[in-house]
Amino acid sequence: MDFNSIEEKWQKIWEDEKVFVSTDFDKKPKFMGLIEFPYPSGVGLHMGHIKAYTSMEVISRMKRLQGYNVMFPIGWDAFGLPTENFAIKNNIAPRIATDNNIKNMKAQLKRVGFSFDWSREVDTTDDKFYHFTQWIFSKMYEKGLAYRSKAFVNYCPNCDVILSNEESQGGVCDRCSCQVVQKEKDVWFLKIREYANRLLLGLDNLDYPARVKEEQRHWIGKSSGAEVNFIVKVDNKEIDTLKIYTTRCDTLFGVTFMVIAPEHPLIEKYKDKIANIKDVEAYQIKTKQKSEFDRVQVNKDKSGVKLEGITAINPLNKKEVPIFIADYVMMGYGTGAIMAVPAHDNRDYDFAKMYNLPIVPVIEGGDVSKQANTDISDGKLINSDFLNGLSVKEAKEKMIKHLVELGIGCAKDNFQMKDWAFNRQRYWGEPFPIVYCDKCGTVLVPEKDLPVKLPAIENFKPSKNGESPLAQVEEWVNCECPKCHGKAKRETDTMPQWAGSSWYYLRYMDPNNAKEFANIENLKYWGPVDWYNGGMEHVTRHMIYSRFWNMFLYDLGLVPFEEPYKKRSMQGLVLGEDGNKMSKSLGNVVDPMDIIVKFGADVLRLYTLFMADYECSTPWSSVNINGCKRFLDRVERMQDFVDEFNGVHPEHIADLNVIIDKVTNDILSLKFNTAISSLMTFVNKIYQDKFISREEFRIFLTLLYPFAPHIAEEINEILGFKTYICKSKWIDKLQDDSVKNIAFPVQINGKMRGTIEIAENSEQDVVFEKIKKNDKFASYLITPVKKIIFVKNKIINIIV
RNA sequence: GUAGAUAUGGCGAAAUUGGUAAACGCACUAGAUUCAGAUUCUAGUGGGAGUAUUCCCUUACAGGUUCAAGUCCUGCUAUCUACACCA
Repeated sequence: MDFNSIEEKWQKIWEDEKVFVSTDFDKKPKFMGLIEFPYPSGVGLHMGHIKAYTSMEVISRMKRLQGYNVMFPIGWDAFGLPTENFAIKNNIAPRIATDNNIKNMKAQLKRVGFSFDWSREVDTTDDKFYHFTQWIFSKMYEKGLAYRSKAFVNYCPNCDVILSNEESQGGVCDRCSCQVVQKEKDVWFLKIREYANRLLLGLDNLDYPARVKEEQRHWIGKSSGAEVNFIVKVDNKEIDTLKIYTTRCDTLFGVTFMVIAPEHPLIEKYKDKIANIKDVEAYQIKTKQKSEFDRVQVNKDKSGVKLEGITAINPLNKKEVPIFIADYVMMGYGTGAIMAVPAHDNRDYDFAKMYNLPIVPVIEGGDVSKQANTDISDGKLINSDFLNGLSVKEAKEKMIKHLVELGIGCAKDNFQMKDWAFNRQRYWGEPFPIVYCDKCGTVLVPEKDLPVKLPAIENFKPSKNGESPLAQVEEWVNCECPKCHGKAKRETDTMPQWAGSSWYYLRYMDPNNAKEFANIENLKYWGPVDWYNGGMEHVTRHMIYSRFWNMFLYDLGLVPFEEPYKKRSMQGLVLGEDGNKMSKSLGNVVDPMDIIVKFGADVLRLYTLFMADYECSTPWSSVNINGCKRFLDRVERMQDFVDEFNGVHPEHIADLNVIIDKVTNDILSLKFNTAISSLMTFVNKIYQDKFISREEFRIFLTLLYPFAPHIAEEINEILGFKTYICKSKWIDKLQDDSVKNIAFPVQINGKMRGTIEIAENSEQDVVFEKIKKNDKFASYLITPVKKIIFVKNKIINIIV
């Protein structure tokens, strides 16, 4: 069979008949299946796309036949650095490069035969789309959730450009390999931290795999503890306080020194009072030169400088302790200051040993002369005044109460998650709807002037001095202030790649709306997304960002559901044939388009699902794929066995029921491999029997259709059926009144001794009588029977 | 370092969740078809013993619970993934 012409033929029929176009407000139950929309790269589709999309493809095809109004949308996540770099390298405008790539990948996706609803296609770089990305940002700005502030960023002094964490891995610049330093810069932040607790709690009611929830929880990183104000003593006068954060306020009596981050404002404040300010400043400079990467290395040696002239006083026991600065304390977490309890913390312990500071155990157990006792989730308090003898839990509660009474502290939750740095010094991204006016300050571009269009420019290389290329486009930068109509300048940074993808699924629900990002009625009908399949790599950033945007829009009453995705699943990787990740440098990349040329789209789809459990990472095999090719050939030749029988042969009812059951259930639990293997078993059976009726064949083809739709439709037509499978109904289980015999396993003393043929649902007595009469088992039953374990339809175990 | 996951034939993998381990596919062997090869069809295929009905062993390794363990528990080894000075 010529798969090329067949696949082309049916792809055209499906498109002409608009089989995959979903209608708003249809009375049928809705199902929205979402896949992570692709980045249109010059390389085109890779195996990962095929695997990621084929699952939702199979589910969508089945759900349509099951009577659902299925939306399976597709679009392009097209802003971002790779396109910009490609454009710079090949000297082609990013707009044109993007359009070319989209055109190419669209043709490829269609060639695989994916049942996407192309009428809802979105493109994040289309101004009709980013109009509303900007609009949502405006709302965040209005609600105080977007703010601009100074922050330290990775900066390459050689290239004169700001780098993202991804671009500065290992503390080295991606392009020139020189040492990255920290530079203070104006940064736009989104206050995602304000949503941290809701993002955490929301997880409880979502149908995400456990490891996804685990990773998101870890990313949010909630910890419960307390803030405590220590007294700061300068020039022997108690004139200030230092706020610290601790999860272990029960250990307050074990504090022997304090550590603050090198950037802590206390230093600047008492600059003149610090005797060794030169050493301190030298240390600060050293810290700045370290990249974030270096600074968070666990096993590096502890270092720090003692502040001479400033000390802290423990508000509980009034003991005076020294203050250090050290880069193991981060300004960005907690209060940027900690109380050090060296007896029970490894970092503090190392530090105390190095600077010869006292170590006071406050929880019993361990030997602090040798190492820190960190096994302190339980235990009794010691050396701790009014806490002595209490358990850790009791001590924490009592201490917090005490702190509140004295007015020197309170309970406080902290989150690992940082606010979202939201600007990039790049061309190929959404411009901010922000202008700066000398008179009015930061001004939002009014709604009527949106979108702020990204201008076409000549030179889109990042500029020296770390500014976006847009800064060079004077006629765009200089504008009128919307407030005072005086001279103003536009924000020249653009939004990061994660912006458009934070709300694209909402746009699918109403893709052509020019007035608003989506109509609330459409959102009520389609939302939330019923099932979202994607990669593990997007579980933290993309998924959390979009949950955050969705919650924000929900709070404004613009989206009728708080959580965007009801259910999440993930595909395993398709590895190279050598078992490594597919990569250009290893030369182990398999191009799906080559497979289609050789085997056709049906075989490609079938094999990617058959090769292993969907969630496992498995190597590609150019040999094993032949099995799927052979299977489809055998299906085709099964036509030779078609007889004149009208209806379903009674002897095939049970076999058909097995595949109906298997395929229907396995698809919904992502067990495509076993669904396909059951279809193979059925075909093998027909080859044994050498007969099959047309009706049986059609049932089989309907079940095959989600996996290999082209060949299923073709054979269906050849068999003379007038209705396309794509317009047919899914198959329900057949009525089966026959009494079945089963091979019933028999164990003697827990050892398998064979099987016995019995009627299904036979009771213990009947089975045992039959076993006694059977020669094979009789010899084992000479000794008296002690006990019989019988599980209906499962097993019998006779103990003698 | 911390957390999580995984470990089954020559290979990719199944196992109704404690009930016939290795379904299905690949590879391989034999036979048929063919001038021949490819394709296709049929049979076989975890290891060991035996002419054979059959018996013994086998799910990384060592123990345990149970009538029954790939599945549960304890220990141990290896691999993978994510996070990482989290105060």
